[in-house]
Amino acid sequence: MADSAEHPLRGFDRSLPMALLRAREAVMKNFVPSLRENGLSAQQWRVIRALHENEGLDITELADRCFLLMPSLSRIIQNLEKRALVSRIQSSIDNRRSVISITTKGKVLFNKIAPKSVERYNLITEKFGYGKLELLYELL
Amino acid sequence: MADSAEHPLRGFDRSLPMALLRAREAVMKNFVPSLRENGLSAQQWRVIRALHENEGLDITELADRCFLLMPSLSRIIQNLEKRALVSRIQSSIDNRRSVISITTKGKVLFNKIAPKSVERYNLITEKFGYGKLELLYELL
DNA sequence: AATATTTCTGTAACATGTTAATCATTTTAT
DNA sequence: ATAAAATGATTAACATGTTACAGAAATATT
Repeated sequence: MADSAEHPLRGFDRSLPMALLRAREAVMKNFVPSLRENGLSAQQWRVIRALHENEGLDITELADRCFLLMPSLSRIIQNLEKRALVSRIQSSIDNRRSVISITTKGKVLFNKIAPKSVERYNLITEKFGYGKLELLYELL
Repeated sequence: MADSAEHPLRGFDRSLPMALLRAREAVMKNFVPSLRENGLSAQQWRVIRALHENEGLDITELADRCFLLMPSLSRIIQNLEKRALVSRIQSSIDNRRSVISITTKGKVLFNKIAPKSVERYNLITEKFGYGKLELLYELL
């Protein structure tokens, strides 16, 4: 059972990475379109959301919370900054550090999107089954 | 318990999409480096693998099995073609269709990578627990 | 204090994800 | 048979993933 011969490369459909990819795909399909209507990608939304929860984060912190790599985040922030959804301030204590905050315009957008997002999320939770969801979290 | 007020936007860490993303990340970390050593990305490997299992697939079929979107796959095939790992033949029945096959060089590379891949996969399966794995597949 | 090391951030270069548009080739409808 | 609709594949354009590298500023070493 532990020998390789039994699984000579498990079929795609049953491979763990594939399963996770598909699962994520399926979940995302519920969110992306409505975000898109508001001109945001899923990643941009994560950033907005993180900044709404916690104003004034440096970029490293933000990358951590949003699970984004620095280069991606760097570009995302530049994008959001151009659209005046977030603003950056050079830290006076540490000149390397940039502190990012959400702007009023950003908050307005957040408040426009958040309710629908919650609603959809609850729908999924319900459909998926709350128990299974908790189970999944535990597994991961 | 089912009302939105209880989950005013569930923290990042406990959001389903995030959990799946992290899970996939964690799993991938075990495969990507060894693939990279052989000059392949995870996606390119999927294509090679699919073609090894089943020679002669048209691009739509291939996209389906590898869970890749057509534009991505189109570029990937061009890349692999340049490296002579796969070859394409115009279908004589339907001139729109291209049939892709793995080359001898591609098979050699596959055979070089596959054993290690199986090994790693079994390690993960073991670590994760076979039962949990099966459970996960069912959930998804 | 001067140097070496680490830390925070950014850029470069390439591959992929994603939606929309395009083009050629069937297939269907009339 | 011809026009209209559907299909297979590609390209365009932009955002993101990913590794490697570079620069500036802080920290640690000596």
